[in-house]
Amino acid sequence: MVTPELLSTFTILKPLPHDILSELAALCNLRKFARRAIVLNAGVHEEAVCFLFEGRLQGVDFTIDGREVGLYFVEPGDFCGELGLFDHGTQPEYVIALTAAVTVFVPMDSLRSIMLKHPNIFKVLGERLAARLRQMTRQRSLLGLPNISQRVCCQLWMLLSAQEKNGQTPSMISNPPTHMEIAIMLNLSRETVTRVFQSLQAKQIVKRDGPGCLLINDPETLQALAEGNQDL
Amino acid sequence: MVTPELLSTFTILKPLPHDILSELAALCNLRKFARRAIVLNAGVHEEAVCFLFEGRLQGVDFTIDGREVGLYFVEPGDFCGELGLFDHGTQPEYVIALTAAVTVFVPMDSLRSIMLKHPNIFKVLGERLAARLRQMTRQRSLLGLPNISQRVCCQLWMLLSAQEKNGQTPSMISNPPTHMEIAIMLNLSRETVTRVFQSLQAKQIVKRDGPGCLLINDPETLQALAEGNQDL
DNA sequence: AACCCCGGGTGATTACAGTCACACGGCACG
DNA sequence: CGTGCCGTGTGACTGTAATCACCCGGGGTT
Repeated sequence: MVTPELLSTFTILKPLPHDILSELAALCNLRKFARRAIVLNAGVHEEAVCFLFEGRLQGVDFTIDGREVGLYFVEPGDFCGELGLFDHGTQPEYVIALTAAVTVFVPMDSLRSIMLKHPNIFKVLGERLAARLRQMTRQRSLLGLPNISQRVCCQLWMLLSAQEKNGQTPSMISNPPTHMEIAIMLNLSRETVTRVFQSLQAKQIVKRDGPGCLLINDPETLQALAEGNQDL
Repeated sequence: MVTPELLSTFTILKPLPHDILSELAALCNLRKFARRAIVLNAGVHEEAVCFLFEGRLQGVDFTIDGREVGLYFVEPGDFCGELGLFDHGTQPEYVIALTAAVTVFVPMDSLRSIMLKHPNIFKVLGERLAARLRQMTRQRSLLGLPNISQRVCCQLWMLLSAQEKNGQTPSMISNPPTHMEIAIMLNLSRETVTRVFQSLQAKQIVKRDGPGCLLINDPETLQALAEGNQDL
């Protein structure tokens, strides 16, 4: 069902020798999820790391009173649920499918023993963890912004930078998050996000190009707004 | 100046053989900081990991508009600034001294090569990173709480749990953070935190016992407040 | 076609936390 | 001993984002 070739499409697994990948592939699980389905459960010992092949996932948490909190996105080629590799703990947050998604579940104990035998894999996983921490720190400082439009613009700016890094055409965000998804990442209500977007569109700073694409007409102004050098 | 014995008081370094510790100690730096001094700078390649011997540190970030954001505390025996060990990146956040502090600076490259040679050290450092991520996730979900008193009570509850885990007498928090320090961790203003504390004291739930000690008279009610089962 | 759900758009109202201004006691310091 | 700073306590005012209620259009599904 899962071939070693499939596994080697993931950059982190690529450096592994073919025979190891074959062994691993035999233990893996191809799983598909519908939109809104729960991919990983919080608070349980997930026994597998989830590699994303197609679609988009989001890490979310819930406050005690049931409010949704958005943490991060998972794009194809990336993976999630790897924290237990390091400390044998439970999955700290939920991961849900934002779109229909195809994933490969790799057993955590197999992956752990591989990582202990292959220092370079261990190293890459450590770098990933570090990157996650950096991203959370940046996101946390976003939440400190008292000005709401600045918060939204900052988030847009970060999304834009992320896409540019992936070599996409700049000045647009493909498959942008919905207003609701942005809202829960920024501790805002959906309506507030909509209103900020209305202002941005009225000023020709951004423009919707059908669903699945947000054009950034005026990146300079967006950056100025994000950095607080200008007010909406 | 720094002895191997001093280094071995830190649980993470303890398992290292004595000769390695001696070598390492020769390269280390004992550094003292005054209250409010900057221990680690954000955005730069810090060339050392900071081990805390005495005092208390706090990881803080700043929003674009200069607002302070509280991230975590560092207690004696603990360390900070270790992220660069994994990804050679810059220090993501500032670390400042909340009280006068005594620290040992261990050169990052030495520590890195030790960690690569000693898988158990690598493992412990990985666990630390994972713990940091878990803590940040929990803190993030705190920020999602719309009810302000609940947010403060939750934070108090977490501080209490942390102390209990260290084997302290329960039902009290020694050296509690100032209102201001709590405020920046929870995205609140100092006055708001003060007002919540006033309510808690009026209801005999907590009680100040001089500076440096906060008695928790009624942990059950505090927990109920933290979980939203009761309103202030 | 009918239906429905979802994502987006909008106004009115209101609670509520931020802000500002000030007061007070303790403690460190010269 | 005064001085000044820091942590805390408190009132008045106000801006502003959440909430509620509703509308609209498009893309699935039946």
